[in-house]
Amino acid sequence: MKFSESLKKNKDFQNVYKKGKSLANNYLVMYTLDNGLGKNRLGISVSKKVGNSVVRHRITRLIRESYRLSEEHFRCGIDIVIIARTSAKEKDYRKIESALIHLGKLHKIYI
RNA sequence: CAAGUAGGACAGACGAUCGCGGCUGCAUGUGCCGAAAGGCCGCAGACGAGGAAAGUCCGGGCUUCACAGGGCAGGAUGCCGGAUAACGUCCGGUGGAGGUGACUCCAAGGCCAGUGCAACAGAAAUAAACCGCCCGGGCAGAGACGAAAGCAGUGAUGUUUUAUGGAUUUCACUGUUUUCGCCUCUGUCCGGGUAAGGGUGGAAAGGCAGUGUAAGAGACUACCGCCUCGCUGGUAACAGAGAGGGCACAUGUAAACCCCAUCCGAAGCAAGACCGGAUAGAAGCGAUGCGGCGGCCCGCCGCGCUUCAGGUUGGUCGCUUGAGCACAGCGGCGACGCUGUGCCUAGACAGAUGAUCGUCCACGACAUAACCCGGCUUAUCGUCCUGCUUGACAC
RNA sequence: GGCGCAGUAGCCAAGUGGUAAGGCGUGGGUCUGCAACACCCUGAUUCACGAGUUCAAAUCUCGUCUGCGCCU
Repeated sequence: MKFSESLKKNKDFQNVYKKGKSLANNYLVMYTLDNGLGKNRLGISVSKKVGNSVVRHRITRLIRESYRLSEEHFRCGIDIVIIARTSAKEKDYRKIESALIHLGKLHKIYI
């Protein structure tokens, strides 16, 4: 991804959970927090309750792909954590993409 | 053709665009960082999850702990032979069970080494006379027979009386009562014999038939089962025929303790090795002590250990060339082994396979490597191939 | 990734192979003018699920599912 990195450390995740804002829709939950860096950091979390390894990997890939393809629409300098809910199981790319853009607009970071 | 049975192969395909992972190359990529080695970014190229990658149920390699020690304890396996690095796996046999058959299934050593347990029911549960059957005796009752006595009737006779009537003597017969003896039956009690039968139970003292007997019983006999002995075949499990014991210590349970045989040191890549960096010490306990080896003892090695507070959460290796894969030949019934030739086929470290479009079809199941292999078990949409069995039809 | 533990009524749970204890709660009754308290009665046929051993399994053995803990 051109303008973004992935969020890796557990400490960073906990920081976003404690200090960031959260909004949700049917399929996803999104936390956001300004990080003061010049680029975005994206973290994706899929619980074991959602499904087995195949299901969790597929949801992760769909979220990452839809973020990648609409990356230039997002504002810079934000830590974003996206959590998949159980209802996101077995959904196709279109629905995940529209859910992500919907949440971006709610957070007023999608331009 | 249908039904079945055993084994094997595949796991949507092709194209276009964008994207991800490590690898290789870039003498000319006028890019960035660095003293350099090199790294980042960029470009190009080929490669990039499974038959179960799963569950973590076994086995092995590898690493550390005394380069691995001894004993006890503990654990695992359990018909026989073989394969293998090893196995609880596989192959070939034996025995048993199921199926018309192809074929499938079986934790399949030992309760005559010892100990434990067996609820309820039942007379009795690992050892038995409760009922029953039979024999002997006592008591009671009933019946038949015999003897004696009494009573009644009939007949004959004697006495008395006028009288054939009445009374009475003796004898015979009939009926009846009592007593005694003996036999049979019934009931009860006592002593003994007997395991053939008994609504129980998972299991009741080898089974079944006959002889036999007071009644019965392996008491005896035939067949079957069991045990012992040797013989023949087989490496063996075992099979076959035979002789003897005459059934005794003989129920079931060892996925009850246990016995026998064989095997097992422990922990696990978050193992472990190396490099670099950061920090702050304080208190307590010890050489008949503490730690390293784990449950215990011995032995060996080392000299510190525990608690609180503080610091780090980096990098490299281990990491993929391996009991590897493909093909051919040879040996073996087979599992498998040997030889030759060729090939290199993911290696991440928050963790890579996705998205969109088009075409086609059977319309796509279960499911994502994380040190690596050999198995087992479990999940699974379907497609194809081969061997064999049974049935129907045709020639 | 590796190692280990557990699953019994709505909840907490005991349970040596032989009829599955107990407490809380629920429901019904007694008491009360009505309640509370107290007292009495009350339920497992799927012992997480599926096979096996056994005469007999919550218990023993094997497999599956679910939940939890520990190790950098």
